[in-house]
Amino acid sequence: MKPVVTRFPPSPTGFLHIGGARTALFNWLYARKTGGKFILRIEDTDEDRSTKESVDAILESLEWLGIDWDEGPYFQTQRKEIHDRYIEKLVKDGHAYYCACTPEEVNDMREQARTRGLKPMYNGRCRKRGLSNAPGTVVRLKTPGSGATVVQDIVKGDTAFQNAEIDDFIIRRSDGSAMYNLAVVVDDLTMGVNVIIRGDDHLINTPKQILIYQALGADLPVFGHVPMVLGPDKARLSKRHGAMSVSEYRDMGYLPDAVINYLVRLGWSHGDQEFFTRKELIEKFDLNHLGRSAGMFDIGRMTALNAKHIQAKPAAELVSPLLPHLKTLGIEAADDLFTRQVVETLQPRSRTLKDMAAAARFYYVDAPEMDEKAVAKFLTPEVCDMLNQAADAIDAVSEYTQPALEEVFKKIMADFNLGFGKIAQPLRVAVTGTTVSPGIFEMLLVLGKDRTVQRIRRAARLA
RNA sequence: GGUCCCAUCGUCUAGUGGUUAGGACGCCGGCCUCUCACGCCGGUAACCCGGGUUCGAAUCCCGGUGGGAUCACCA
Repeated sequence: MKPVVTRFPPSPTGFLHIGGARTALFNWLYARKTGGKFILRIEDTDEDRSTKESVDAILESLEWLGIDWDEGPYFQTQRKEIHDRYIEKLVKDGHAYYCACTPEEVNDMREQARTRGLKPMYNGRCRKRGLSNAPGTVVRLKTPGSGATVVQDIVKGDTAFQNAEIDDFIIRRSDGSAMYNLAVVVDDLTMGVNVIIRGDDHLINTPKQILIYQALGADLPVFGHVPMVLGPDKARLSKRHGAMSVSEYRDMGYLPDAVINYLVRLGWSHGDQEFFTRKELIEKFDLNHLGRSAGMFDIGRMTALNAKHIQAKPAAELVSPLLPHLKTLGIEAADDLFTRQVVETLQPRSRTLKDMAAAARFYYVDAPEMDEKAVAKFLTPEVCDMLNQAADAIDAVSEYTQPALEEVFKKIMADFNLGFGKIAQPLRVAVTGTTVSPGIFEMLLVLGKDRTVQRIRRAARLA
């Protein structure tokens, strides 16, 4: 058994988007699962649109997702000599030829075919002219013209394309650069890529690529064309659907593990299982359970998964990814015990790290901002004495622990003849400024005795 | 328009000839409870349509409809 070699070949014309991340993921997972190799190759032959910034952004997003590569990044533009060598071999072997037809002439051919109700194609005029390489000529592949080329696809099954539908397409431009189909095949071939998982928008290119493999006398890789990711309007996901770059989700407070989990699950299944750790994904991913139909990107589902991943992780692992979100709110927190405890109290009630940062705010500010409605409702004159007594009693405990606090509250409940809820809620508002927070004990304990007492006294003055 | 792909609850999906069509997100109830969550329990909701094949089709075949992709000296 030859080891599996997969690859991800983004064009650096923008950020890494959700759809691209998903195909990268499928290839990466399969390589990792089988102990094979995963190659990163930048397809930058469209020099007008390719930018260095895009390359950097893509690499950064892949790294953030935890998708690492064993080889590369290779750059297609740096492989011109290799492409040339193969193109020349194709010409020498009679599988390709030089063509001097101008774009205008080819357009005319297409137009004529169209008016006669035929498929617009290049008519193969230069095929037998025996032209040699001259400025302005392109190289075309000699295609069969009859019969069929079958794509054996592991997700779509066998798909036959009539060769009569495929004209002698260009493999090298007049400026000497290789066309996409030639470049991919040569790169994949020379890099030893033997499993290709990509979007099904490439399915139609595949017969052309197979023709090149065959002309080169090479073995075919395994193809798997996965369906596209759709936006909420069921149209292919694009910029106008709003956020779709991986880095935006990072900024919105999603965990890489959650993004990965969601993306893989969108188009692949393992029975009824929804939640996967990264390790499980590598263990369980396979090519047999890739779905054939397009899936809609549903941020709600990803958010739900994110909440589960936040809950499942040890608090310590959440601290450093949380820090930037706190900083956005103007909070300079440190990766310390305090923040770890803050995180622990917020884990079950945060769907994103952004939510968590917002909910954590009261822990860090000197005086929490008091919500007017909460103050009006709970910090009434009647609770003033109760608050003062609570502050004094808490201040007086020798050990600031949950049992000690429970004792304090018990006494207050008896002294003022109030239920627990009647004292907890005013205290919550006193300490956090709002009616929503983690459990009263865990929160007070994390906040610390001094700040707790100080905040209750301040609230008593407001009451 | 030609070619190709696809079609199970609103969404993601399980299902490969015999199931009360299962799970998850969402939504709606309830329980738990110091708030909000978490968690737990229950409910809502689907096999695109029409023909076949078969004792029996969500599952197989054909046709339709709908959606998507692609038709470059872009990738």
